[in-house]
Amino acid sequence: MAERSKPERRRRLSRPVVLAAAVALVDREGLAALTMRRLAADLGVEPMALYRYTDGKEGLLDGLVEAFFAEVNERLRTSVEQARADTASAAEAPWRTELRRVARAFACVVHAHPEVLPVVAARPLSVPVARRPEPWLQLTEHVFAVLARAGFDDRTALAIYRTFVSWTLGCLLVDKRQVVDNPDEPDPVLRLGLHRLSAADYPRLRALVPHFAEYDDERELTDGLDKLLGRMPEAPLDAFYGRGAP
Amino acid sequence: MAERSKPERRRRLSRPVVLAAAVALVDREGLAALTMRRLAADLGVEPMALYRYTDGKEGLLDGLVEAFFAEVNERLRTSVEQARADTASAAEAPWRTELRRVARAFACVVHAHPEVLPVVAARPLSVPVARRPEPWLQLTEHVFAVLARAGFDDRTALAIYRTFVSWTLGCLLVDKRQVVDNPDEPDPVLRLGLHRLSAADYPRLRALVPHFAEYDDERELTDGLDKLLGRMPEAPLDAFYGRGAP
DNA sequence: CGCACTCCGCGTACACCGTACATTTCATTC
DNA sequence: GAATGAAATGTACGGTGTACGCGGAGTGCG
Repeated sequence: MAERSKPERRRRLSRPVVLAAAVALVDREGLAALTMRRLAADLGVEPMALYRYTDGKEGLLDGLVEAFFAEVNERLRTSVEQARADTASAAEAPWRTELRRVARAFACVVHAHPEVLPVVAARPLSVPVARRPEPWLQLTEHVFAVLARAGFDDRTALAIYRTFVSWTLGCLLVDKRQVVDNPDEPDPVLRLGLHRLSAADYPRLRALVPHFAEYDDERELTDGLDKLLGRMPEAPLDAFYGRGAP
Repeated sequence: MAERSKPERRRRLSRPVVLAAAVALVDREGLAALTMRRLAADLGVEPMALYRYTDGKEGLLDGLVEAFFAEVNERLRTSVEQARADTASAAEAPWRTELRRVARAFACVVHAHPEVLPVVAARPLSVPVARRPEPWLQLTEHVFAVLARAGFDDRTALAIYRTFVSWTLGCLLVDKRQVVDNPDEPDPVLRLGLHRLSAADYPRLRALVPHFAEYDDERELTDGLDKLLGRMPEAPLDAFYGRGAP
């Protein structure tokens, strides 16, 4: 009788459907709104139904990461990068263009789903490599394959990979930091909450906060990558890694 | 009568005491164990007592960040950096040595409290600059002061700051990622969980995972910083920032 | 010395969360 | 059409964050 509520997406769940709904929910209402019960309601289903596809809440978070990297891979597969005068010179090493493509795809997906960034950044801190979601494994494998094809030995490839991930992740994390305090406020001072910052204690901060968001994030991302990786020759380079690694 | 339980830290709470207990708890049992009730129990107190000092669970997380950066500042204040042949040449610009000091102090505290790293990395995504904990504001103000003293104009200082934070944060986030699957397992293959990785689909990954943890993180951190900031002259440099920023 | 006032910690209560388990419903196949 | 197995349900329990009202200890004043 009381069957017509409203979301009423009819029968047959599946893991992709559940994950897509989860991502949509997080996009729409933030990470805190992601609840077994809430997600189930969105799918027109009882909470326990989800457990067949997600292995609990923890597993659902891993599912978010999975969906995220699946989207990165997808974008990578379908994107035809338009030639850019400033980035892709004719004679550039292919591994470097490819790394840039990956970084851009990653950034793109982050901009599409900024609310899942904290999960993407933090989850690997607690789930070991071998248990990472398949799309993550695929992407990583892909990067290593590209580097191997470019002739880098294992240690150098690893160093490049780490540098690449560190920078990309760090950039996006900083890019997405909150600067505005009260978005609806017309007065810029109040909007940024500068009245909370004593002019005596934080003069520089007060002066600079208004400009925190003024920059070209994509440019910063790729420029930094070039600085970090640009001077590396194609052949193994001893100077690149430290004394480390037995 | 039933008063002698065991934690029994007697009377008079205070914000620092609560925060210290929170950090200790997180260090000892992980972020998931940080619960109002659990923390209260550790302090020998009823849960609601905490609300006078922390403004709820959310505020408690901000408190973690506060304690974290307080420790960074403390370490920065008391640390006498031993001279290092490889890093601090006699004629180096003071702002660069100082930035390195900050990065090292930050890394140090992360190593001391790895479990709070996710919070430190993710919290700024949801709390606006003006509401960040005081120690964070102080540290940031300090960095900007150093850069201003070095003669950088606002835009350049901002660019350096962002680059600095991105790299430092990214490096540590990558450094602390989990690679081992089952620490108690003697067989390396099982310990790393490589049996989960199909040799057909992930050949490179299988070969490289065992070396994921073999590197000198501090070296990587400072070397990368030098690469990112090293080529920057003391005077404002147009090539450094993109077209951005009106 | 007594009194009032303030602050601090306590206890109750409630809504909501994740999820174990047993049950019912449904789609499919004989 | 009956049987069978997977899929979704319903119930129930322990744990979580926290609003609210209370009591009691500490401090300042008269």
